Amino acid sequence: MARAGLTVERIVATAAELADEVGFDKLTLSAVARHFGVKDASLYSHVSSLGELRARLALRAGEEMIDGIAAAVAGRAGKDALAAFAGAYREYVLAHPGRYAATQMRIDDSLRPLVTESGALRRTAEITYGMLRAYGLEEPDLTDAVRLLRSTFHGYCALEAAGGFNDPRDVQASWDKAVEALHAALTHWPRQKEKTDG
Amino acid sequence: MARAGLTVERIVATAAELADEVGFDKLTLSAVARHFGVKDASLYSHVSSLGELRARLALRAGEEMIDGIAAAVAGRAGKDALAAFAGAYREYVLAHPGRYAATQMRIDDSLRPLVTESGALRRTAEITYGMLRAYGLEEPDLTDAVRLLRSTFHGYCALEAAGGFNDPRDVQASWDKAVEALHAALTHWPRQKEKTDG
DNA sequence: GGCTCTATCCTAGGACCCCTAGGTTAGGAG
DNA sequence: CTCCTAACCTAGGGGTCCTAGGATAGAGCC
Repeated sequence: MARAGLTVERIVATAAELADEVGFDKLTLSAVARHFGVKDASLYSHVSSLGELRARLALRAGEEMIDGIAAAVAGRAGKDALAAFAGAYREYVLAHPGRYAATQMRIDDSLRPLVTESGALRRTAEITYGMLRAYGLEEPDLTDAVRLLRSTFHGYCALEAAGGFNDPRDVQASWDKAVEALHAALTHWPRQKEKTDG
Repeated sequence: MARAGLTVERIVATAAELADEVGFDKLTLSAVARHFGVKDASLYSHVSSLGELRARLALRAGEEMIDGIAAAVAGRAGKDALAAFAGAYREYVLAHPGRYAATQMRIDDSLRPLVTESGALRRTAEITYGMLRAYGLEEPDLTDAVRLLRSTFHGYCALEAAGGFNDPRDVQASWDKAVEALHAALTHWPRQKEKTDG
């Protein structure tokens, strides 16, 4: 019988599509195997476990996502860059909810080589810190600001994807407002002021 | 043989403990049954499915959480209230990660009666909107602000719980700074300004 | 073309999970 | 003491992840 032509890349690719369709948490090796018309066990020649497949998917998605963000941010600075970053971020989440969910998974230490090989984490950090340069923050405020942005972006998209926003108020408009509010927070960043007591 | 004395309440309670130990997504009916020294099938007299158990856990956790937040916010206003809200929120997440994860699940429409019966959602909305009163926002900015706060709180705690913050910078300090930054965003809330173009 | 050899894909099966159908029995109501 | 309703059981089907070991397609070499 003809071979299915399995490859790590092809397996990850269809896993990505499946994750976007049914949700990352419901991504199953059996479903991937079915998609190729192959038995579950056959996948284990290419991927050592479901965990590894998920990790590979996570890294791949991370690369895709930061590519999009990098393209959007390129040549912009300040509020422009922030808005572009935010727009590209949410766009990716809405287009690829399953892959985005993958990017949030904790990757086992045994797969550390894979994550350093993929430069997604480093690139994401570079671009994020670079985008904040215009606001003139210094450490540790810079790290605090990065954490604030990541948190808000991730939280908003996660809640939206989970159907957490019931109010009829337009979700896109709220997002735009949130980005503006973050810009305001960054420009009025709370510096240490002299305490009035003691 | 002696009866185990199963009850919906007792089942949900041990499910909550298990979820905090092993993670909400790894919460299993079999594990709950084992904990009671009972067969899986025996639980189905009290709970119709794993999904229902998870939903009940979610609602219970939501009530616990908003109770803590309400107590912390009581009698405070403005920045004080915001800080108290944020503190109680993160405290609950750190103390009960599994239960908190439960509160983020999408509950099936068939269980709608359960969620309206539990007033957790309504109370949460009331307390959140009430806390923002001091900032003098009006709709739709009020809803936008609520969404911003929820997003940031949830995102930060989710990332922290997932081990997403690798930088040595103290996580508590970043959180405090984020809350201050949100306060700044709320006080400098972006109002609609007249456009300069057109 | 025929041969060899390896990666590819298979069958078989164990462990765990969710859930259903239907039987037994503990323990309260009368 | 009997009855009856739950509470809990056994038996079993279907799904998933994963391992061990066997068969073979198809590339490379003579």
